[in-house]
Amino acid sequence: MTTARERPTLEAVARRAGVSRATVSRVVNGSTTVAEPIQEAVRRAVQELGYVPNLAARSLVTQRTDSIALVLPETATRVFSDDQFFPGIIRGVSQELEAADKQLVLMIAGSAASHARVERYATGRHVDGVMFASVHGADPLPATLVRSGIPVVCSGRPMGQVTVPVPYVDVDHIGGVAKAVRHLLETGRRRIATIAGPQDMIAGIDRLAGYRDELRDSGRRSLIAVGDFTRESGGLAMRQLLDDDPDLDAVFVASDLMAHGALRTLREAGRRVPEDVAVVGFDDIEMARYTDPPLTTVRQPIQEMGREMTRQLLRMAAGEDIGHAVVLPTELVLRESA
Amino acid sequence: MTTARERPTLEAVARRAGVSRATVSRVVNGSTTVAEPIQEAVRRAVQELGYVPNLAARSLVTQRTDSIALVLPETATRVFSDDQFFPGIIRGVSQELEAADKQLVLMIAGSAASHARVERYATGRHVDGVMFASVHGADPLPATLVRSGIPVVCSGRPMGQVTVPVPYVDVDHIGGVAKAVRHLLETGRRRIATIAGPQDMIAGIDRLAGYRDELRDSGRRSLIAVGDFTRESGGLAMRQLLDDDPDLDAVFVASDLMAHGALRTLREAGRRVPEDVAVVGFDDIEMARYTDPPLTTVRQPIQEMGREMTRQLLRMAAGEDIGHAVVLPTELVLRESA
DNA sequence: CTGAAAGCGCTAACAT
DNA sequence: ATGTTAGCGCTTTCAG
Repeated sequence: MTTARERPTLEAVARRAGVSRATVSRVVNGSTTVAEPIQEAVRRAVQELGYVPNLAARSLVTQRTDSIALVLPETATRVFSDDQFFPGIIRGVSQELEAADKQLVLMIAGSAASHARVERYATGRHVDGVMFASVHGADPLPATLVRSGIPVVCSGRPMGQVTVPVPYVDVDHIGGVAKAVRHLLETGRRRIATIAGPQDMIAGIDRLAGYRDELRDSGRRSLIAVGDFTRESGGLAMRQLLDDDPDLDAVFVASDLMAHGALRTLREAGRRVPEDVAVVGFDDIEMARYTDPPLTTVRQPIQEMGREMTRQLLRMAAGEDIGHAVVLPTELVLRESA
Repeated sequence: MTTARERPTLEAVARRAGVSRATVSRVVNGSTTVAEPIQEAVRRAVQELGYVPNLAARSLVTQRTDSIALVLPETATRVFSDDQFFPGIIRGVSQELEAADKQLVLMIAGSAASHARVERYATGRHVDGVMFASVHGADPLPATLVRSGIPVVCSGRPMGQVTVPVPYVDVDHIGGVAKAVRHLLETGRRRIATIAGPQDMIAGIDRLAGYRDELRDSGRRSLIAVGDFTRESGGLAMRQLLDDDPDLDAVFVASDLMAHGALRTLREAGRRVPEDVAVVGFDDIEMARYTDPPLTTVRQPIQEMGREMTRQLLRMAAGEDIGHAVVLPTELVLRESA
């Protein structure tokens, strides 16, 4: 049933059209230097035979595949969690790749084995370049690929020692936090706490650093609890902060999901938001508009990050030398919670 | 910076190890017919040179790529909606592919352009086979690929005229609905309505057919409203059913998400569940356990569908002739709502 | 057990 | 404007 009947080759088409392989190749690849009647004949032969170019053969000589990998270094479960980070990146990447007529191949690589397989796949030149959507801790894969000469761009500044510089695109976490904390100060808050994210991710680290910097500059003490970006951890961290200092009147939370948990804890503790305690989140996820009260938060251009990352990669794949880091601006979105 | 220094070829390794290309190839591919000391020498040369096989060259001769595509014929937004269908399929597929040491490549193909690109990619033999996670309406792509001789399996019975049979794996929608409706009848319900899914998807069609069959067999009239599998449409459809027949005492809803919407409408209409109206859903999504009351629903083995689909595909890719359809059993999960 | 040689199907100089 | 030719890097008979 599925016994693929012999696939016709260029040779077959050439014979049928009464021309040479080279001419068929030219027509198939849209060269204009072929006489119209011959083009016509070739196209008919292609049609009749149902010819489709063998991409492996083409890649072998062109050294290109016209496809690009986007690696999601997470388990399927996390990729499909309600955080809209991955879809945002994918949309951005797709847009740019579509425009460049390249094929996007997604690779989920949550396990060590899949990590290894991705490495083989990429170093084997199955793709012209690799992008990483979020990088975990000090994942060595991006650097490994760079070293093997494959164009690589990460979304999110990679951590770990820089044996070889890995190009990346990130958002301005620190600037965003600065705006958030400054807003709290300017609206009269005196005792500003933070719920930080996990300290093995750059987003967690940078957002905490931004908070620390800003408070130090304004001569205030910091008050910190650490969560893991989940709603539950946000609630627990808020509880802890209230215990540590019942007089706090504001909290900057490093993710909207955690902020959601914190809002609930505050309500249970009888604090009014924003009257007693102001709350600012980070991410501007859809849900931030529907919390009670709606969440003031820092917006980051996720989709734009995907696009920018792709533009960089395409430039590299085209042999251009590119700068090694791009940082996109973040903005404070004011809503009722602060 | 990214100027890939010349990649070493088999030839280079062979020279360095003082053997022939053929021998290096044997070692690299794990042939056992090579003397141990030579294997050792070759491996060292590979190591020193940082040799990685060129996959395009290999594919050209072996006619295999050892990678398989899973096409998600949806926009990124829909792929990442809160329905856990796609992650389930992906997990199942990944498990089987991992075991077979094949690379999974995901392709999101929501637009016409991406559809075309996937076709080129697959017919160009960039992958050894293609799986479809859900098929829309009468999407011609699966059949097109089958016709071009590439192994294809769909999850969900494809619709449309069968010019060429496309292998598929599906769950027993009709049997599941039958169990649900029979349960309602056996617990004394007399006037059983349904909220159907969209009639351009096989899941929508089959689940409605199952309801109709079962009611006909028991000599009762059917009462139907149609939704689109979203929560909102479920609420609206329930409203409509109550208007059509205020005396209804049970409703079979073709998806849990719609059932969630229906529960809300029922509450607003002052009906108690299950006392006044029994509700049964379909899908057994996570959320079904947390509705008020928890939802009796039909469970379908999504992940198993992914696994089975993959097994089929691998068998086909290995040249075996396989049966053309597999249907997996569904089961009724009793909770408080019915 | 190892090597020589013949391609896999295509593109890209180089001729004509 | 078209054809001829020489590989791209690898696997795989077939001899030895």
